[in-house]
Amino acid sequence: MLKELKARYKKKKNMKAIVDCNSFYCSCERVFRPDLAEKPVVVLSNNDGCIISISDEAKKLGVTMASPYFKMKKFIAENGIETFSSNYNLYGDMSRRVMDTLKAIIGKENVEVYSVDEAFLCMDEVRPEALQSFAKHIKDTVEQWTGIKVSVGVATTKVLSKVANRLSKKNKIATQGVMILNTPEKVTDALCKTQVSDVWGVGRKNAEKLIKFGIEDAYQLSNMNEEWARKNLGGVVGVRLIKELKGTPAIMMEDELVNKKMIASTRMFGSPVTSMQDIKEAVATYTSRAAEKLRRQQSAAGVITVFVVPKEEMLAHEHFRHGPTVSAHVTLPKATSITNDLIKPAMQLVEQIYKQGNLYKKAGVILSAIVPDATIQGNLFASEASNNKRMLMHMIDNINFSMRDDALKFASSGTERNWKMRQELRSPRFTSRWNELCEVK
DNA sequence: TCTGGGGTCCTAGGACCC
DNA sequence: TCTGGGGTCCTAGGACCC
Repeated sequence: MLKELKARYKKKKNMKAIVDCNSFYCSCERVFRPDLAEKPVVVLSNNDGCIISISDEAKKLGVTMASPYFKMKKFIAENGIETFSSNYNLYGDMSRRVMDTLKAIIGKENVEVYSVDEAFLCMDEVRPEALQSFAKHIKDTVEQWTGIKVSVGVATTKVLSKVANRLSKKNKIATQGVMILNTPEKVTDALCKTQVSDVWGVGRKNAEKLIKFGIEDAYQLSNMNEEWARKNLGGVVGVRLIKELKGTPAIMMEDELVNKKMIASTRMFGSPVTSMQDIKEAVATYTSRAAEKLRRQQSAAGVITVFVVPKEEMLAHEHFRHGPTVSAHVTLPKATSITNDLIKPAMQLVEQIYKQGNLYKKAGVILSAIVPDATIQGNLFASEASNNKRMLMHMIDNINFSMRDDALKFASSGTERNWKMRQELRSPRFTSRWNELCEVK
């Protein structure tokens, strides 16, 4: 058994890396505010609702992830923590720079962008003895080219590379932000230092369950067999997880740019909304945004769902939960990506679910049953009008892309925007707006 | 007063068919 | 009067991720 394991590590092919940006949103803010380099920083979610990115310094002060801002406001002020509303234009742009850097280093085909601040790399071409220095090279280059600090974890499977990454982050000085698990001993050691709740793929529910079984760290979990996992850990999902922990790849590298199967646009309102008109405006705006995403991947949607969430009273001691969602959907006669053809049914759905007298705190649109857009080439048999509509859509997308802030809107989106979210502490969009460029004095 | 906004995958169970 | 068993497809909802 051990021999087998050793042999596998000796071959050392199939190594994967995860590159993960440190406190990504905070780091983005700091790139343009060097004065904040060593200072505690946090970034808030949309609507300034809760804290979603925390610098190490703020972490040390005791700020925790996902805590509601209104509860932390006083503490933040008292401790001089710098606070930003989220600025997704900036983060999206910085993300692209980081990913482009990775692609330049190791080749586009070896990069799987996993989220805005993470990418898996296929390390097959890297010689085993060079893994450490190569990983360090990646880290240093990204930092030099973009100003964003990253951590790198390398192992035979995605789950193990996440384990490595997490430990390198926790111990930045000793590891220099890089950890390679290339021997059975190193893997065992890393697993012993990882609690089950910190394993990628184990959420709150399963962590509680595992602890009841007496399984507390990742090493114990890795020793469970697959049949046990099938029964007790969510079927095939659990089986994959155990395999990965044992060092057998079960979650493969994926090709980039898989089209979305569902596209949503939803927001909390800045303050609760009662009028149907306001909800319609919001839903029309979300529909436009979702349709843009749809066209960007050259798809059309066959089903549109609209939902609203009424505001509900909650007792002070209650654990936060979302209220009951009220939704309705309709199957369109023909899949479409034309904003107008989506807004019309969306408005009817709003009328279906809206109740006079209710206070609403959130609404959203979900497009599903997504198929490739058959009319994308300009259909010879389609009416001229529908081809013209497509041209119009292209123009709107292009103008909005260059000017941003939805320079062109559909009339139904309204101009008052009583429902618009709060965003009081946003930093300038340094990299995507000419009039907000960094000023050098 | 005030708790984000996306996504994915899987399973169970109902409807339907032969 | 009797009312099986197996397959497929779809949907809602759960769990998880960042």
